[in-house]
Amino acid sequence: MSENKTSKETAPSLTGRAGGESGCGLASKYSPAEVEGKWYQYWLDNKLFSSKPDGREPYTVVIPPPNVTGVLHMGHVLNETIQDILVRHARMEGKNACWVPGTDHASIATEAKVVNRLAEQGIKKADLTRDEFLKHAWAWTEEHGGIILKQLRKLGCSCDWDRTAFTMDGPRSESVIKVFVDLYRKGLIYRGVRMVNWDPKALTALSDEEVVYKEEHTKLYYMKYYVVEDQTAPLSPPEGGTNVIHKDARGYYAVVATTRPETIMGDVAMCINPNDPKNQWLKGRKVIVPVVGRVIPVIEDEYVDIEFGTGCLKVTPAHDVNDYMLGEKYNLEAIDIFNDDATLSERIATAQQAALQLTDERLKIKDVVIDLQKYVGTERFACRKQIAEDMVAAGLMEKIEDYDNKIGCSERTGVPIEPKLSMQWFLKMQHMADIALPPVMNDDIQFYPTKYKNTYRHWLENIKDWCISRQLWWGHRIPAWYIEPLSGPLSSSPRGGEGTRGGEGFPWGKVIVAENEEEAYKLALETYPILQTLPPTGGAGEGLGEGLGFTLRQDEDALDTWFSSWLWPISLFDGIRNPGNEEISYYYPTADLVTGPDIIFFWVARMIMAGYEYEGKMPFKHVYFTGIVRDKLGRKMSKSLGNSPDPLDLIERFGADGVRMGMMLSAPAGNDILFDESLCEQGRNFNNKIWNAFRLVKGWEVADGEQPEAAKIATQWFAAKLRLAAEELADDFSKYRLSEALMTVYKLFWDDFCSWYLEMVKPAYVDGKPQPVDSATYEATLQFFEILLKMLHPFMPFITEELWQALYDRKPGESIMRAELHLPAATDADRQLCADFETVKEIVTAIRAVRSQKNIAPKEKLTLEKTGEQGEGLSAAIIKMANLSAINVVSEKSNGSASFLVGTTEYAVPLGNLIDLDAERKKLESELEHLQGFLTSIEKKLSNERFVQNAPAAVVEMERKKLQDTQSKIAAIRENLAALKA
RNA sequence: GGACGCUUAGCUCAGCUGGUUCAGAGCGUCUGCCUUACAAGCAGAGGGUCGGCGGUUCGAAUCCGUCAGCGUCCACCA
Repeated sequence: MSENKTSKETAPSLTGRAGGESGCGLASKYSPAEVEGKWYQYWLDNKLFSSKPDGREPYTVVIPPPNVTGVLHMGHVLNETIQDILVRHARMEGKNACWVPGTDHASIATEAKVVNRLAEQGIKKADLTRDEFLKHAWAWTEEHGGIILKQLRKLGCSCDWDRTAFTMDGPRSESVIKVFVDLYRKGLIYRGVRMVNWDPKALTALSDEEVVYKEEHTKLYYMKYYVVEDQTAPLSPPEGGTNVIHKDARGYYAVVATTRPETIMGDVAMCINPNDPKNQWLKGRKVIVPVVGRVIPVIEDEYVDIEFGTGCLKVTPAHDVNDYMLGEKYNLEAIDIFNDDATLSERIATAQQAALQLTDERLKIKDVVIDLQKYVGTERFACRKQIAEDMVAAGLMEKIEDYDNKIGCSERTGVPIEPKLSMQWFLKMQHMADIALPPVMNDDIQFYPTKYKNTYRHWLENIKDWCISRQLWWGHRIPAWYIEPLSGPLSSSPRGGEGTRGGEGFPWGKVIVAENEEEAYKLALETYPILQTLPPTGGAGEGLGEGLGFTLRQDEDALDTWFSSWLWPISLFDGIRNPGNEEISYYYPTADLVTGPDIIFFWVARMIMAGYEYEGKMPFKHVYFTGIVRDKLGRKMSKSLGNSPDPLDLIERFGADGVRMGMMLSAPAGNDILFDESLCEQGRNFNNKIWNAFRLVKGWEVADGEQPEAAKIATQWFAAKLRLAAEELADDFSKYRLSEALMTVYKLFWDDFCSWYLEMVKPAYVDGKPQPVDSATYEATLQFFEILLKMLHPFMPFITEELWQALYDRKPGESIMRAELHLPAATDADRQLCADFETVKEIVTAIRAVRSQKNIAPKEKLTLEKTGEQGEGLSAAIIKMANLSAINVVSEKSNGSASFLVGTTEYAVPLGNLIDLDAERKKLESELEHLQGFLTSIEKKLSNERFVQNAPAAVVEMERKKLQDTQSKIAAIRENLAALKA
């Protein structure tokens, strides 16, 4: 805040005084920095953003909660500006606008940041208890949390800050837990061992949506799998035929192509397509996994692509989704070769030992075994390199080719994900898809742009269950408890599933899902009455379970962040914990959701699911998908490219209003934004234009007096123009075409108001002194200005408030924010007047063009001659704007004049000897040529019987009129030419 | 490999269900202006065979087919 100490009672005064310039003592340049902080504080002080349920129509927007530790970037600027425009617009329509702000705990991203920060301090997460770690995480959150919300204020966002929420605050957390329990009891949440996407860096499972595929140049390794020769029936592959047989000094072998040679340690079968002519000879055989030495069967399945590689597929059920399916189908063992961090596990060595014990001397002849112990503990990619080298050295590699591959990577940490078998919690999605698809397809919920309906439908029609558990601490801990004997945990593996060990008949390891531990104990006793027969322990320090003879151990996992986000529109109004309360009944469903298409699955779809599941209604009526903000070369903005400007820096240089406008100038819904600083410059320039128009008007001296004819025309015309523009604006808003809406007001203000209206009403100077303006004109101008400011306000809240406050005397606490904008509907007379005025503009422009061409100073008065019809009512405007001394209606125009046609009327500006006859003739000749061509095309059209017959009468009539007009224009030009030649 | 979208002026984009002189806007460019609101400005001007080809139609930037280029999303090809 600057020098002005603001209070609730009084509005701050106009900034920018004492410029020492002309006008009303205001500086000729607008300085946003002084203005913006002042008004934002005023809005806060007067609680102008706050909303409470009342009798008005609600207009609700919930912010897509940014990461709690995030900082403002250009994507936010786009997104939040759009929301603020919509909210401010709705507020000025008289709706009860409520924009709820908040932040997201972003479990995986935030946890990663905390882990990194701890690492810098030399602390390992593994050395901390859960509680200790959470303390650090909360400290971090409190330190960085909300920075981004502060930054939104700089942008002018009109959020109801009293409602600020956090996905991990009390009400939101309780809602999440309640929903989990509810869905579990409905049978929609289950726990099981599945192949999941494992992030070996974050050490957690991820949902399918959190995996992004990256194109990478890799290698395709062709490895030799020697065929086991049975002593009783030595291998003798058929000669010739279509089989492709490999043999070297060691014997016959099959070739398997893979991008991941290290996974051979988990190979349990080789698979061929039974219809593959190349590999018929392998049917029923066994082969030896190179390096490992394990003997594995050759199985047959049509899943295998005959065309790919050699048609031989190694099957590693523990490390590939498809192999997992094959494993299930053929009942194969899954050997997990990795530790959680994707280093090679001790298991590879033990498995090798076990395998080798089962094999016989024949293997030693093949001489393919390398002791796997050497790979234990190596990182997966190092291991890949090493094993490939070792295989080449041992003659086990047929060849290595370059290969382009798509690799699934963690969206957050960027590391390649590892498919991994793991015990996780899942939400059944079919039911959710069933309730979420129809409302979008039938437009109860509307998407802008509509093309995302396809994307949405495709995802829902191919929905898979949602893995909702994460092996993280930062988040909502899963409210599930495992029943254990008091003596201690029954299983050493936390992911090992429900145990079977323990006392007979006791439900050891069974899971209890409840909202809290106390409930869980109660439920455990109810569900398993046998627990009541346990001898009481009289134990000490067992907490809630004290004396019960068993204990409950809570699941270690946290929930996916999106499992809280999907409740956001409901949980913000406490609709989960307190269904049907006043707030949820009033504010829900929300009106508009503004977000990026990249989270259509993560968030939008799931909010729709939760909305119908818990409120029985859509969570929002419209979804506005923004594009991605790119630089002007079309590249994504990124830290590494350094092409991402700091929004706060931009705001400092161009003002928040300028930045908002710069953003919106190029932001049609759904299209990517090619952002360029020069757009903010344009925004700033526009601010300055508005500022200077204000200086002009406020600088006028007002006196009683007759309203000049030109001013009278101007006020009538501009009043009509405003009504038309308001309709256009409403139409743009209704279609969410905000860039167009902004452009509409931009042109209205700059072109129509400044360049035409103000120039027409501007008082003349006499003897170097400005004349006063008549009060009728002055009042009209102030009113117009106020309407324009209101139209501009959603886009540029600060400057409009500044000027609105200064335009008239305002009461304390008043604000343009709450000023409603209602204009009467435009009439046909308005339309006619505006059309007539377009003719005035054309005439004036033509005269100015003559000046420009002939180098006649604007000050020098000219006369205009008009042939034919009578003068129209708008002459005074033309005289003023073109600086004419008079418009003379003549039957014959003067010699030596520059002529032009507007419509079918001919005008001429007498120039005396300034006229260049030759040039004038040339101009006319070329115009004549053009018109004649045009005429021919019309004549052709009209002489086409089929056109006259088939085209609608109105179209034919239009053509006839065009024909007539063109003919009369041609006649006029011919006359002119003849006169010139004479 | 599927699906969808895009291609119009130097740049970014409007052009809805085919028909008002429909080829537009903003920015940029060029020319002339420090004209007493604004040079962050004023006045004027130039600029496109609407990606290529074919079709439907009296009539196509607009509808259909096809090709090319670009983009996005989805998909288990090792």
